[in-house]
Amino acid sequence: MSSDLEAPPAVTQRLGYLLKHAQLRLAELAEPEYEPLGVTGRQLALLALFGDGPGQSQQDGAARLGVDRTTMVALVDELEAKGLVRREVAPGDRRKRLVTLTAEGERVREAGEAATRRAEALLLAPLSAEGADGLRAALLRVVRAE
Amino acid sequence: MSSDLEAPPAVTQRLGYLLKHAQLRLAELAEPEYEPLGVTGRQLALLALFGDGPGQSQQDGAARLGVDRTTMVALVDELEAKGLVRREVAPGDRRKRLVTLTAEGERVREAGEAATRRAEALLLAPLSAEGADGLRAALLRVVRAE
DNA sequence: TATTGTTATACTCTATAACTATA
DNA sequence: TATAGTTATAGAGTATAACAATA
Repeated sequence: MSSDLEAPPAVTQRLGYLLKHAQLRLAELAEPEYEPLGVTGRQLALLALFGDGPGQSQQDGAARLGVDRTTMVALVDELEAKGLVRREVAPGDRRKRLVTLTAEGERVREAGEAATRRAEALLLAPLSAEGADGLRAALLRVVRAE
Repeated sequence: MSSDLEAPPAVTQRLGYLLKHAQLRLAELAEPEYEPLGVTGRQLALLALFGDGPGQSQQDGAARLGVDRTTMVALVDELEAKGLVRREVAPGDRRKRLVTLTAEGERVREAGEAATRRAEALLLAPLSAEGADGLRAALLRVVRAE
């Protein structure tokens, strides 16, 4: 802890370890929730992203997700192959491809958000409601500081 | 947040996203701290692990770190090549290799722990001392629930 | 010239399967 | 038979470089 400098933090108290394993556990809890939808967590995150605002380009999405634009191509390919999104040439700039959800994509996005909430609730189960809110708020502040 | 079910959480409020990006940011902050030591964060975590208790086997380490035993072979190879650890046949069981730190490994481990503390402090800078302690405690509980 | 999307390629990380030696 | 370590190999996931179309 921040006030615990004399006791060398064991490996399991390192933030890097804790963040990694919290993520692994969340993925473990979420997988069975996502499986019936036929999509991965990563794909659902993409649906949430492109379903969020109107017509975002692949590059917009890549920037917001923190991945390379070449990675985004493959990710959108997957969703398009499943019929969950469409690529449309941007009216104002013909280089850009706006990614929009199909009706099916919208349906999966909604089901996926419910599944995500269930998985997160399972992860946060050991915490009080205040503890859970505090965790999310703290992570948000730490990440926003970028 | 747990009491905020009506507002669909944006992508950036998903725990998966927050955990991933907190990790990315920590790695970014830690890299310049680790670089002068000539080791990666992963390697320092290993030094912390094997420097923690007396004579742990590779398999022990793999289990505690949550990686496969084949992965551990490569990780220990790296540290051994740098002269930071030694493999020793376990007295009681000649199949096992106990991993122990060399004097140099111990030196790097100590410097690494200081570097880790500095990087973590940078990551947690946007939080109050209580907020920082709360974050670590919450992650610990969530991970321990496994 | 710069930017968006794309492809080909390579690199990192990790696990699975099969082997050796020990138990 | 089972376990610890090892090796070879393959699979994700991701990035870099080069190219086409468009700005």
